[in-house]
Amino acid sequence: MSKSNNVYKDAYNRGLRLLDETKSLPSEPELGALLGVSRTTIRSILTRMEETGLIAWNKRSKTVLRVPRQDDFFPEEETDTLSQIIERSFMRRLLAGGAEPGMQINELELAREIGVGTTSVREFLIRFSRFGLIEKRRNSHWVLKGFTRAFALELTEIREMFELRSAAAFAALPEDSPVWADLDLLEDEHRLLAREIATRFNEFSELDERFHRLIHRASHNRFIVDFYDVIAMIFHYHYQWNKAQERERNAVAVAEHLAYIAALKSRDLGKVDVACRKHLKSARNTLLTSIPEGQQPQRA
Amino acid sequence: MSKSNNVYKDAYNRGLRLLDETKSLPSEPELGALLGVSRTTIRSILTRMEETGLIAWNKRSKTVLRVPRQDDFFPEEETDTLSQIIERSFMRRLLAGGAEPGMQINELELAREIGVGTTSVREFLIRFSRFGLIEKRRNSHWVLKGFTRAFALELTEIREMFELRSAAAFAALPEDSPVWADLDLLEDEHRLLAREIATRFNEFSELDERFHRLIHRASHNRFIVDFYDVIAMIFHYHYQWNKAQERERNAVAVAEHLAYIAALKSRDLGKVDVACRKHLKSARNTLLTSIPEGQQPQRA
DNA sequence: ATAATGTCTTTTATCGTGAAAAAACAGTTT
DNA sequence: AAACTGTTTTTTCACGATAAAAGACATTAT
Repeated sequence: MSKSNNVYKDAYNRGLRLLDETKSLPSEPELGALLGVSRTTIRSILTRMEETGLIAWNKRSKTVLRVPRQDDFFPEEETDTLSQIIERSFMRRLLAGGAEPGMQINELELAREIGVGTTSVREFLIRFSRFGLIEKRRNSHWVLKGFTRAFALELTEIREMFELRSAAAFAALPEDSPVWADLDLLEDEHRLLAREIATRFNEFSELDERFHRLIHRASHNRFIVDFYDVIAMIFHYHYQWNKAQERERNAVAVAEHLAYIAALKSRDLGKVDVACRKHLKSARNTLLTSIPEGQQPQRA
Repeated sequence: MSKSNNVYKDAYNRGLRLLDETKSLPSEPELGALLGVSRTTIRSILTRMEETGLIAWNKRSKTVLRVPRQDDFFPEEETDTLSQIIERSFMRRLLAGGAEPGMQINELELAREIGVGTTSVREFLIRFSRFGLIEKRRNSHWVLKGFTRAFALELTEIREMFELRSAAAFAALPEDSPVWADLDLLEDEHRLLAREIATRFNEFSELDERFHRLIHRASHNRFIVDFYDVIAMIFHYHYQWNKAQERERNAVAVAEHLAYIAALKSRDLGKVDVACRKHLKSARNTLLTSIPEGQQPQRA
């Protein structure tokens, strides 16, 4: 089993959804652009769609014969990337207790446990190392630094530095910059979510990420933009395990975002600074309260 | 050829230098700690030292029989890590012209050219990607972003942010912190170098790195500390290809460092800020002038 | 009893290999 | 001739295998 065909399966599933909407499919290159895969994969997809009687395919004509059923889809779990699978397993282990800082990480054991090759695990760990949670001992094992209070503080320190700067850059952007339209759209989505927060509160995390990424992008600095990956990753898992008062927390955050957006639109750097600081402070507190260990406030 | 024994060879070479100083070697675990390798490697080293008549080895007694000659050493190039080899090749290509931004990077071609497996190249590229010079297209090739003016500006922007903060943290460190002793030692080294700058100017880059790392460490923030790897990497190669006015530049930098050190010792945050800013500004200018393309000053 | 050495086991680093996916090339259709 | 389809080549991704290096265990010396 040298390489799974998850790219194909995932694109196939997404391709099925196109069948609902049209009577015939566009050209192969166009489909490729639409689904973000190569023509090779598109042709495999079309081949199968023909085999299962979903379409009639002859050169340029690709006529839809029937609407896809539930069992036409590949199972969700078969569409994941290997690195997603490894990341999930790894994070589960890391968060499911027993992961003390200082503990060593064994590539071989991880690979066996997840049922993948060691190369994939190695590559995952290398990629993952930039999040600052693990560290490599030269010619030897990885060491878990752990999701500690210190980690959260270091992370938020940088986040605040970067976001304050990005927000200031954002507010200074010229009137005709397209970001203002993006911001308006996000504002609308926030208002909508605020109105239905009681039921849709769990949709906040996705909106949160899009909003902050928009702001960070205004820095025009790849290191700042890339750093948001670290934050996004942490918050992604954080949202999954800390469900306490999720609704209230998110309601507050939405309100803070709206104030933050208003400040940005005012172009008043002072107001932006205040609104940004306020939101970041509560985000930090949320994160800090969700970290188990309640000891050591030692920081030089 | 599944794995080169460069760890052994490098440790062996370093081990030879110990023979100059003593009449008999310490215990195996002690040697391991000294050379930073496992006992397994130590034993291979001792075995060879015995074979080549350098020592007489019997259990605990390891008597030095003769002083090592030049041809006892393994050739330097055999002591490099694979990733060092790959990095050097890669950087040579990158800097030796013809590396336009947007150009795509081919793992297989790189691997063939360097004469290593693709896995090693892949791992190198993943590790290297955090420097912000290359970027991965999902399921496809890497793209060279290039060592451009924009890159240098983005890099220095973060550097300045981080170092100003670290320097302030440094100055605020308590009297009894061990860093003050480290700083004193570095100051001495700077004075010594300043006196002999005419001949030893090329020793500056190493001192520069140690000095800045000491300061960054005061931030107690892993992201700040780790970011210095990016700076160090860039400056490392920068020093190699831009030799114009190297002596003058380094003389100026040493003087700036001394002023910076004096400011830190004064604990006066205002002075620290001024000295730090001044030095970072000239470092930035040095870097910028060494970037080929003299066009596009467009930055939003 | 502690710390070394001798021996055996496990893990890491690296390669070659093969299937999935992308990309390039060649031939067709409108 | 521009854009498509058919076909072939190349590259990426992931695995298992193997030597180097680390680490663990057993034995011996001080």
